[in-house]
Amino acid sequence: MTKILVVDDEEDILDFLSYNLKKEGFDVATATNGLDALAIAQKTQPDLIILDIMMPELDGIEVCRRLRAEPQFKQTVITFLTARDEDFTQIKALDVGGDDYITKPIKPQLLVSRVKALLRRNKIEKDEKDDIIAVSDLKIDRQRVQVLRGEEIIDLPKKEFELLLLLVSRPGKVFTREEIYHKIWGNDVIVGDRTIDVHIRKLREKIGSDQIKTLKGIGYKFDL
Amino acid sequence: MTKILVVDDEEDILDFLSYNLKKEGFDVATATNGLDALAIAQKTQPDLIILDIMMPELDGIEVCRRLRAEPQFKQTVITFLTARDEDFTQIKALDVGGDDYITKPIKPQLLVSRVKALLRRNKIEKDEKDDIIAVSDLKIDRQRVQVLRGEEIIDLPKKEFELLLLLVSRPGKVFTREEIYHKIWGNDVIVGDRTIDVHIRKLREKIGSDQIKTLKGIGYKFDL
DNA sequence: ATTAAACTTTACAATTTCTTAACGCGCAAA
DNA sequence: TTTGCGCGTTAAGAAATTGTAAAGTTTAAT
Repeated sequence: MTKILVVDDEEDILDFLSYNLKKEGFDVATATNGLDALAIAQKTQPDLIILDIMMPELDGIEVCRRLRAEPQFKQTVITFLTARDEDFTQIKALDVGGDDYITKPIKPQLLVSRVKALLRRNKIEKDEKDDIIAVSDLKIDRQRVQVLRGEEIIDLPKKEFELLLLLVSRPGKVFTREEIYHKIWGNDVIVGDRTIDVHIRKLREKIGSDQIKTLKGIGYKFDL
Repeated sequence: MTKILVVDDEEDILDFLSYNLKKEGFDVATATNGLDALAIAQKTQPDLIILDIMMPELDGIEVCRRLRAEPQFKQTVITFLTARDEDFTQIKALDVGGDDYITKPIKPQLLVSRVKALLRRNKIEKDEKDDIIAVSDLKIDRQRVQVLRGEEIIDLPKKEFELLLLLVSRPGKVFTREEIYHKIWGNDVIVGDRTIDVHIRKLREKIGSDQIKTLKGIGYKFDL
């Protein structure tokens, strides 16, 4: 169930938002000021927070800044509510880590579609993270064409990346030279004997040599 | 009703995919070879096409290329299916205009969520044209066709704006040149080799060159 | 119609990536 | 021990790809 926290100091707006979101099946919590908002966010861990900017005590911008300062709210979607045409505020809102802003007056239909869009976008980002191949201490990101070892980003040139991807696609399997040629260069391209070795060497240099093993006279394999 | 066309020459895989997608409420059509696929796609006008790459006669890559050549399939989501140890074809898949890439063996859960994610993404691109995208220090305002860095307004010409928007739509993802052509110029327009570079160059000149990275032989990506 | 802006092409420079080639090492068979 | 084979290593330069400036072309606006 998707949890949404709505924060606004005006009761009627709060009710209006809350009603429309609940009607769509969301689990809605509310707060009427900035401090409450922080406390309730801590307690309920919402997926999305709708923050009015103009509030007494702690304004929405400040609430957002404080939330973003804590790691557990890094992924939370935060969207602001603001009166129409306050360009300057909008910019500021995004500066403190807001994902979107909605201008008042709010049409229910727009609100709901905007909220859904934001949640979708967030979910997609999560889905895309699943597309990363993880082997031993390496994470291979095909979409980004890069390899991660811990926090370290390792950029590989095309051929090296393809080679690594091939070896890693079946950890432990031995790939013969023929097989590697066939799959990476294709049947028609002819390259010299040492070409693969050189690429293997560079890979070892960059990702560590323990993982890629040579089986003399047979081929190479990636071990975990 | 969302229509999906599944194409694979192995009957059991076809059944497996078809079963799992139908269970989720999709309207599924099938084809067992490339030529059939083209014919059925014409007839049923599916929203999404799942294409096995390895097929006799006409392989998935070629089917995709031909589909993309026709305007009515420009918006259709196309995703490839491939065995794990053929991962290296990924770049090729993107080149011919594929939207995603699913590797066998396929887990039903993953398949379904991936398919839904793709459809969502497609839908978002259609009906989410009115919000501001914030990435790193940039705010990109679609309706005003302008970019903000802090308080500074950066006006971009149309092509440059489209290019930036494309790269930023999925930060970190690598877009191949072919993909950029497809999405910005369309399949029928032919422009010279250096055209993209020039636009990239101008973008870098205006928004700073650190963000847009070149991956030689692959494409460009927007990082951070 | 004139001008300016946007877009594309051209020609070449710069850069990165890939491949080659020469040599060394180790191991196993002769 | 010697020989031969296969692989590792290195550096150089080939090949491929991209960057850049400037000139041409199209498009839009006044």
